[in-house]
Amino acid sequence: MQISSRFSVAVHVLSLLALQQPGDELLTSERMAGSVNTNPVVIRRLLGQLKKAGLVEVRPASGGTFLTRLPQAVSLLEVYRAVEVVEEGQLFSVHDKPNPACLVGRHIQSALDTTLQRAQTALEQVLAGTTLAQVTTDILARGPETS
Amino acid sequence: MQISSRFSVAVHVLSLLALQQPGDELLTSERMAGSVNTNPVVIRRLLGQLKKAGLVEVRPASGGTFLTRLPQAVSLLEVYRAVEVVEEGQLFSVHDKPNPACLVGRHIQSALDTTLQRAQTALEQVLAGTTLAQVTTDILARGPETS
DNA sequence: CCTGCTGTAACCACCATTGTTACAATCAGG
DNA sequence: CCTGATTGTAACAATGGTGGTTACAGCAGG
Repeated sequence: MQISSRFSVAVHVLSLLALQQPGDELLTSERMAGSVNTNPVVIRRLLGQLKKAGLVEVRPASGGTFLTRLPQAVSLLEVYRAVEVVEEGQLFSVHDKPNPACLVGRHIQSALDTTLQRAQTALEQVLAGTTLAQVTTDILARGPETS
Repeated sequence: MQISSRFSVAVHVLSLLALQQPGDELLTSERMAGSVNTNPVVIRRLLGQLKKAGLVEVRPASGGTFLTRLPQAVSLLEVYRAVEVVEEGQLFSVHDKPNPACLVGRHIQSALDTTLQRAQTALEQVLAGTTLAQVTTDILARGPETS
């Protein structure tokens, strides 16, 4: 099964925040929802998670939303963790009650664990090595033309 | 969301097949289900996928099931692909209709694509580098004792 | 005080997953 | 050639996460 699009939506939203300029109109959940093409409540739920992770500051009422850090100091791994696409170390699910009376059943979990953990870590290291700034730079580089 | 346990069950089943000896009783779907602790139909469905991928030979009726290759020639990536936990290149799902009228909406997909692809590939390379033989060796090394 | 926004609960439809029953098709061995 | 065990598969249910939607209370700036 696929990893939830919450992650890509989160990066989208954070990119909007990273690119907002002082003079611009405030980025409301409705405006962000318009860019993502979803419902404002979905955005607000997401912002709640990003806020809890300390990545954004949301000022209630008509105060706007802002990054708490420079985009180059935000790794995609932090975003990935913030939106809880998967709990730490649980990307793969392993059948939980193999038969202990069987040699394979007794050890399959521990035999798989190391490899699955390494696979998951490999994925996360790529995310850890990419920053929000790289994403926004890429977006700007692609310019105003429609892709 | 987590990657389906079909994958870990598949490795479990293949380990059973890899460790079966000529003199042993035949490994029926019911016997395998007993070791995995699930329903025989779940095992048969899985064997269907592994068969389609050419990893096992299933002889109908009371014929038994066998690996088509030596365990050291089966990588976990092949198993992962065989059970279709995710379609090729689709581990991450990306929201599909961002607003093209917005700079970020217009380019977020392509800006994310490279990184997500690299992350996914990193995970798959770890699986590609692990063989079924390594898993069974590990199981045997852990010995008859209960973990 | 008003207005517009956020925070959150509640509910929905949808979909993949896993388990289960049922049964036809198949073959090995007697 | 029969029988009995086993596979292949369809059909269905229960579960759980996801994403969308409505509704509304709470908050703050003008």
